[in-house]
Amino acid sequence: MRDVATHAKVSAMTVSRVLKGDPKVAEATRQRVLGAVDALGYRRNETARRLRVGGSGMIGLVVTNLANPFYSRLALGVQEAAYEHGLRVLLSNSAEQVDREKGLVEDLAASQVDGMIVVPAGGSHRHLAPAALRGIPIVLASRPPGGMEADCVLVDDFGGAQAATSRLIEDGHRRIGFLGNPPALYTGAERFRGYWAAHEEARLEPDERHVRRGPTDVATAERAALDLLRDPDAPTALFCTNNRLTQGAIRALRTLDVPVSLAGFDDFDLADVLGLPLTIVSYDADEIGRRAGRMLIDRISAGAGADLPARRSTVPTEVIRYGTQPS
Amino acid sequence: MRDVATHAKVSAMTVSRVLKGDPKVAEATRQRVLGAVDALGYRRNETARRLRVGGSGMIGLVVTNLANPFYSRLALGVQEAAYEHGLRVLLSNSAEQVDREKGLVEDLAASQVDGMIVVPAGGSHRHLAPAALRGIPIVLASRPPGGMEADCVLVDDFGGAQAATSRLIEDGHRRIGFLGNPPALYTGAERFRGYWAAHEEARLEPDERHVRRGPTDVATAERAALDLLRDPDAPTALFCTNNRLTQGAIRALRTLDVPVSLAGFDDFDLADVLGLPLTIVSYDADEIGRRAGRMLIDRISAGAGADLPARRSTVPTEVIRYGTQPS
DNA sequence: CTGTTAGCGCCTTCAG
DNA sequence: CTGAAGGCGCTAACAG
Repeated sequence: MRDVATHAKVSAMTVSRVLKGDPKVAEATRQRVLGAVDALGYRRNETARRLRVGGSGMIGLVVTNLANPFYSRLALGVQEAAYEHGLRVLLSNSAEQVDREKGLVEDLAASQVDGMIVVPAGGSHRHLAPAALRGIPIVLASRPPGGMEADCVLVDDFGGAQAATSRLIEDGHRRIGFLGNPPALYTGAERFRGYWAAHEEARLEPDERHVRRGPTDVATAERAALDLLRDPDAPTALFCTNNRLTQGAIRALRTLDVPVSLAGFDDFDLADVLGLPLTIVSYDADEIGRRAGRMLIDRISAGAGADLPARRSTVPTEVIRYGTQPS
Repeated sequence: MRDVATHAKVSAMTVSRVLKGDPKVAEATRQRVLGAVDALGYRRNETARRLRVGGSGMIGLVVTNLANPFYSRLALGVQEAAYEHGLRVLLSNSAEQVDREKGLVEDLAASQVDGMIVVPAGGSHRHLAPAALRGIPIVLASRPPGGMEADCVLVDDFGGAQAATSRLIEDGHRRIGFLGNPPALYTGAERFRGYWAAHEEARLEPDERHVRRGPTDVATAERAALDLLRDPDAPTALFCTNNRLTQGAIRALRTLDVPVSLAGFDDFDLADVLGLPLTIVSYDADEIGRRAGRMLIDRISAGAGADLPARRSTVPTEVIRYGTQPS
């Protein structure tokens, strides 16, 4: 910056003012400075600037698994919101490991991020509170805060699961199996509640033998589905709580070649060309990111002082049907 | 930091030393400082530290489309390499827009990133050279530098396309259509070359009427495929240059219900359960990111002075076959 | 082993 | 409208 100042025959202060767009600079001076900036290819050092003005112009984002299209879209939504406000995004991946998540959050705090968005890996979020305590705003995505107060953006897990299950019941299914994440996972629990509520609403009761709450990936889901479907009293339809489990179920159906209807959370490519009766709970993953981003930015601009109450936003779901639905 | 120093009854300098792990600090002092750090919940200000020591401990990553699983995996690979070396990743999405990419790169440069990895959106990369000129190391991913020298990591586009096409020829196909990106895209051009080379090798010549080099997304690919397949002299197989085009072709096949063999670049979920004869060129997208990350870190640690020659690394491909292959 | 001095590059404050 | 002084929080380099 000194170089630019010398080159333009002004003081460093004037250069600083021009760069910030201060109107109290004579047009001629401004042009001269801009010329020098251009000639020298100068770019202001953000690190130094941030040291002086505080903050960092960055927000942190921690997701559990960037390879899952769901989270990469979420990240894209966050990017979008951040970009609109001139913020940069520091992205990291916790790989579902709570201690790694903890380390990443500390790192972000040390990097002076202006705020962070976290998809929490575990059930307990006490290690996320310190971020808030040190005054760094935090927004949780996909899963609500456990044991702390914080803003969060969720999906209508309950409503979506209930709606999809109801559609299966309307189709005449009376034995609907459940393939879901362990109950410890918030989404798994909520979606199970929805599945159950749809039954109650129709004055039915799910058969516990047709409920599997262990599988977490394609392979385990496939095994669980095979197991369910080989039962002499097998379900005529299955509800799966996420895209990987649905894919496991699809593999099982291919193997057995039985006419079972499938419902599941999360839309996926080519769902329509499989030729299977498929009921999908779809929602806009980008939107979760956008909302979380905006919520965070709100809180950042509110300032550390303002103690707004923790807010919660829920992204709606939509039921889509692929293939023909036999009853 | 001063607070910690006071609390531990030492100077700020000693605190600094403890935090950096300097062994020339008495164990007793160290414990006292650590105690104070803990008591006050202190964390060193990275911004200030970086201003002093130079660099930023961050690398920038610009991809064209994070929603494409290919790029999110690439990002994951970069994360991995960065994490191993204690670097943070500043991620942004250019949405295939060259001017946006340019802005993002400037931003990254201003943020003092230690280096950056870019998946270039356009054909000309002159705007990326300045980054290098200002001494910021840069590595290109997926596409080679155009009009400048730079490190890059590529996929074996040519070899993969050639291998897949050869397999179709071995199966007895003599009329193989081509569905590809515009030739302006490096990958599109290379994959076309591979397709062509496989024909030459077998002393065949592709029929130009069966070559479509315009489509860029699922919808346009579907239309192009329909057009090709409705020809009285229609091809008996199609080679598609990426996952979106392959999906478009799959839709076309579903519509027409003709027994055409498909080959394409990029593996995708459920490819095996479609029940179609499918020849896929697969490769490890994470690996591209990892290599790019390591290459960048190499160059960063080599220092700005060392003028290593530009290096180039190519990730291998593998041909996978799904479904039965009629001839 | 520990403390002092000085300055990284910028911007806020206060004088011209 | 422009400049000079001072300091953001940290750490190299040099004392002690």
